[in-house]
Amino acid sequence: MRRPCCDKQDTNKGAWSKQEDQKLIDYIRKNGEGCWRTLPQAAGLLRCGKSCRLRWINYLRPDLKRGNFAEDEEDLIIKLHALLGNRWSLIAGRLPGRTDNEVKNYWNSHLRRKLMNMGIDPNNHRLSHINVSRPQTSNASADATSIHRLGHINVSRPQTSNASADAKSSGLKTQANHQSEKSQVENCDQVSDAGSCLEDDSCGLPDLNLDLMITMPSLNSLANVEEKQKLVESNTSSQLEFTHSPTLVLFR
DNA sequence: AAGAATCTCAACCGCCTGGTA
DNA sequence: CTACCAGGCGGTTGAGATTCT
Repeated sequence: MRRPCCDKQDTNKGAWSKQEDQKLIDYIRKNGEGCWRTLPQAAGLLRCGKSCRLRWINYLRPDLKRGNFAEDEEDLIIKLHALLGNRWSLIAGRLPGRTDNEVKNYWNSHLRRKLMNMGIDPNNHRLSHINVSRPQTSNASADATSIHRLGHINVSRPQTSNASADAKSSGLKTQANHQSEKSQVENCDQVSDAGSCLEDDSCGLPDLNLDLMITMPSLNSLANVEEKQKLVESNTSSQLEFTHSPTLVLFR
């Protein structure tokens, strides 16, 4: 039997007061992070240790950026989500000053809808069958320009992350998976430089150290791409296209 | 102006992992 | 090997804010 992380009868819940925030800040400034279980008592807080940790990480940490997400941050989240799935901590790790909670919330409240408006299934980043041909609202057209900046992405996604949403419930998710995926992202330094594969303006993220794994399209799909590109060029407007597999291809 | 509907996001919950006794 | 602890993660909730009717 697991003990609860704290005695819930003696802890406050809900929104943090300014006094509580200040106590937590003062304590961590003096003693540093860590030992969250004993921190509340030591800091004079009637809070669960987990609650303190979350409050610090998601809100009080001095290096947090906060505020609206920039367009390049949005793009990066979308790219990383295509690569990693709902691995918010990994995604947030590539966004300096952003937390997993913040990224997750932003995804759920903005980016998911944005992709859906563009006819893209936010779960697998493929064109959905509904809404494919006509993003109608003015938002959608603005969205279309922003997805332009995504460039031509061919994301090689780790196999486990395909079922990332299910992995947890099915008990398949392991720390090893996390680690291997993390290292996969990190190892992309050697595999390829995503920036070099993407369009110019999406490369303007000097501090983000974006090193996604981008694979080149197969010859088959490349031939397909060229065909389609001709088709698109003859048709003027921009068009998104997805090849089979989690591959996003963008034409202008 | 007011109530309803929708959106946002801080916070909580339960589960998992690695470390350790 | 087992049990426990601490820390971390992703999913979900719900209060407050905002927009719509």
